[in-house]
Amino acid sequence: MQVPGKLKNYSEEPVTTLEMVAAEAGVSPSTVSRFLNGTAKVSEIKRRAIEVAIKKLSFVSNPIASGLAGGKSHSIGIITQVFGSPYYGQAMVGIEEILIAANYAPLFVSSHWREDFELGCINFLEGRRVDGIIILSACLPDEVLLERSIRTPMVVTSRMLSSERLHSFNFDNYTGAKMATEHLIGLGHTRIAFLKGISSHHDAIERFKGYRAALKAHNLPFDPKLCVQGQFMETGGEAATLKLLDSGSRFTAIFASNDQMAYGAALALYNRGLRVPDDISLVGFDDLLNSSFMIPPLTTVRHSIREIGKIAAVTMLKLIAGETHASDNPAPELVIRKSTRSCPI
Amino acid sequence: MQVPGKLKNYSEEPVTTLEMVAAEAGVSPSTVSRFLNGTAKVSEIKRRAIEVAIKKLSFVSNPIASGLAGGKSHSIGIITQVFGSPYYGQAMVGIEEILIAANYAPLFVSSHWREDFELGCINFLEGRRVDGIIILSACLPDEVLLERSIRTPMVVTSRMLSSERLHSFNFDNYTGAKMATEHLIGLGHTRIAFLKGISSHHDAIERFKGYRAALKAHNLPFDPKLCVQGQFMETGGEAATLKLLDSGSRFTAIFASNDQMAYGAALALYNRGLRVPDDISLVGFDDLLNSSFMIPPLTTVRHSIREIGKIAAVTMLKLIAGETHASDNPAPELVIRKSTRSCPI
DNA sequence: TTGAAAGCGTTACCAG
DNA sequence: CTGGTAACGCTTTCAA
Repeated sequence: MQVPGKLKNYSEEPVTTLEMVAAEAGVSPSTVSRFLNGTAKVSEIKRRAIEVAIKKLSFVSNPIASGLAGGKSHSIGIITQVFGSPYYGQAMVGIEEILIAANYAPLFVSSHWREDFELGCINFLEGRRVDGIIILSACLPDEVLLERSIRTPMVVTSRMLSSERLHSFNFDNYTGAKMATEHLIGLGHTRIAFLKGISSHHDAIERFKGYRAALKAHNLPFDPKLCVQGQFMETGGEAATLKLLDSGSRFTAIFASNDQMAYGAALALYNRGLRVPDDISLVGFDDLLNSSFMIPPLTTVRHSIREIGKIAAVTMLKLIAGETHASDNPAPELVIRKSTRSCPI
Repeated sequence: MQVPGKLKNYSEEPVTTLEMVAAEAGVSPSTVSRFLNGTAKVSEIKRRAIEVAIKKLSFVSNPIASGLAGGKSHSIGIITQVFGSPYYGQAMVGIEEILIAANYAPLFVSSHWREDFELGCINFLEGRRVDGIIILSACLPDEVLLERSIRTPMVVTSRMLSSERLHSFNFDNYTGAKMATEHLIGLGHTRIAFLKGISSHHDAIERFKGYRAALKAHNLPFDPKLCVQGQFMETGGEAATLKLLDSGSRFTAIFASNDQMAYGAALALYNRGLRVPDDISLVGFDDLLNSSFMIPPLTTVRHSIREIGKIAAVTMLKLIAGETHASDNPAPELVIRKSTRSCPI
């Protein structure tokens, strides 16, 4: 196969253009375009001819060209915190599902919980002329988000701000955490340790509030020594638990404010010869895919992060379309498995 | 803020174009373009002027437009099997890292281990005019891959085919599996169950071969009843282990050919009151992030899937650049943790 | 080395 | 409803 120098694509096969379809169908390019986008009514006759031509030439519209001409790329950027994450990974599944179905290309990038990276991601995506940006658990301050959304519409999770060009929503972290804590209280636990998430994180703050509210509602004292920072990561949860154990404080249960920290806690407990749930009850938050395979299976709060992803994508599509229907936040649900039992003492 | 009808972008702020930069710098657009792409030498004087103009106007080249004009999108598509996966997720991390640094946009899509979806993904990406496609553990038959790569260059993992337009590579599954099995044999185990992965999967086949080779090398009999299908998933591993347990076959160790199945096996064992490693030793494959947090921490074969992702991306970039340097396959390594011990009987 | 001009494949505006 | 004609912002001959 010889490759003529002129060809941009390696393959010889000429790419069918809209113009060729128009010629084949005996109409103008404008009409084909209108038919493709439903921009205006096209007579039955021509519509037929166009359809036939498209099929015959197996034409596929070039999004690059239409992006240039139409001023939009039909792609939307998604800023996630980490790619490997079991948490954000699920959100991505939901987002992809919706976007692909709507024929939008998802542009996933990650910002590693760093404000500067997040800004870099926004710049990268804007450079790519995405039609909108979805940010999962944004780090950037509200003002920056609001300001940037003027250029490119945004959907942000784990926040509660909103404007003409920025929608945000969240599930109820507070209630979820309260439910988890109350489950433990209901089992007779009174000294419940709490593993905190990233302190600047909206979700982390709400979960902490829910924990304290449950304590208060049941007239249980709040002991700051029982609350340790775990950074929402497995290693953090492990270190926090070790710290707790070494502090000498008494407790019969641990509420890790996300499942990943619960995994770490379980390992720390295991390494110290403590059994879950016999010695210590353990509750997580998120219900990651792995949690039902933890040993013992983890009691946790489910809120379908995948659903969150779908809602975010749908909201983005609506925002682009100019609709402003606010979306409902999914409700959290307690999933009781084997990591909790009645207080042994 | 009033929005004039003409504006494509919501924001008022005019987007700087290459033409404006040219005007500002007092040179022609062609020169600016050449400077930007290094297509031709530009005199020191003009180069300076252009740099200043770019800075002043904070110009960012429009990839959509250059894509149209240049015939390439500066984006590359990545087909992964599942988004939420702890395995492919790591590969994505590696790919993103390389691509973003090279200023290429990664277009991640997932095909759920289905040939038809994989074909759909390729079509979607081709429609987007990506400059190349990376497929992680492709499902499609070799011929199809080879044929499609004529249009768009490809890098495929878990395969061993190659052509002018298609590079593929893999780590050594066979050796990794052999190492894992021999570790068990070294501990005195003679009846080692094997959890098989997706049977059509190249990696799965190689791992199975490695297992059998180790057995043979140590004069141990191969018992087909000890080999059960687990589909590379947690649930599959659980079901397979249950089946094994119910079959009445005797075994003192399980080699799950990926970590996810090992998680399922651990759960099945736990639910049947069997302890790891006291009653049954367990070995996995992949060394997922979670494996060091499994209880007990899982002995497994590490091969850095993230590294695989980086290699795939680098290879793709080279392929596009016209270079043909084949990349090295990373070597597998046995990570011994707490899920294995000497044979109790 | 540089500029002018002709696209790249669509969409959008404007008459008809 | 439809066709013609400009863009869209950049790259790439082709001359100079």
